[in-house]
Amino acid sequence: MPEILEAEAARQALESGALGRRVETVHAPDAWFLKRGLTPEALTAALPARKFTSARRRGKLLLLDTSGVGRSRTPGPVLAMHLGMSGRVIVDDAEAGDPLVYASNRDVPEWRRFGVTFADGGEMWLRDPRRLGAVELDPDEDRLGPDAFELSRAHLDAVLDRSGAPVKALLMNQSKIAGLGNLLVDEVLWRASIDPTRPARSLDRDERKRLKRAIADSLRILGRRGGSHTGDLTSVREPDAACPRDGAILQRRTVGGRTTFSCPDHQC
DNA sequence: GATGACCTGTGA
DNA sequence: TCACAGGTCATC
Repeated sequence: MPEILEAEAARQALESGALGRRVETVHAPDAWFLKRGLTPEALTAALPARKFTSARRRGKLLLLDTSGVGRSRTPGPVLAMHLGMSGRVIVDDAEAGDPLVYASNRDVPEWRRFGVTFADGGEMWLRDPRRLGAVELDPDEDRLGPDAFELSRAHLDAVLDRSGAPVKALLMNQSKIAGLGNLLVDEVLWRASIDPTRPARSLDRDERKRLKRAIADSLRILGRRGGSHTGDLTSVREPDAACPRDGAILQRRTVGGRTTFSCPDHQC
């Protein structure tokens, strides 16, 4: 997916488009898409007559709080949506965020894996060609670490100290820090001049400072530009591409199980 | 902590 | 036809 920046764009679309509208009908044609025991029947019992009251996000997980039914003050369940590798949120036929670079942007009806119709006639859908996204109710939000936008220096230090994994694998581990994916981590490490294979706990004070800075900078700058694929590095990632900083031919490896681009000259 | 599986579309 | 894809999970 959709990493944290695309999830945030989707959250904003939900916030401006889906709140305060009464759910009338649930569409869950793909039971495989529902996770942790959730069924279409349970969704149909849970959502109609409720309104979405807030659109939150933790890492890449989208969270919609729901109202009580009628005058009831007791809130309903939390609806969680994950975009997987190719998911997009659609509210009233408007698509959230930038087109996905590696995923199809066509709108094939069968790709609409989950949705609701509102009482006012509008709709909200999750479209996902590859079916790696997910819908669940009342997720355990604490299975995720702190959101990358809220990352503190102390937390970063703590997770680095506890791991001997390649720093790239650690940064992509959602239970440690939530939201960074393959592209963002490549961009972050490139900006911080750190080799992706470096054992996490081997980073010294200065490197940790650069890493923290690079995470904040990457989120801010790529967020403004329009997504994970708009980075200085991530916009050139292809075989034989040159480092945008010093011109060296980029190295292409598998680190943490994912294709990884880095500069052999300035990342060490 | 590393590996492979999951599912399906796209482009070479 | 094949390799590859920005994620996550179970398994060794």
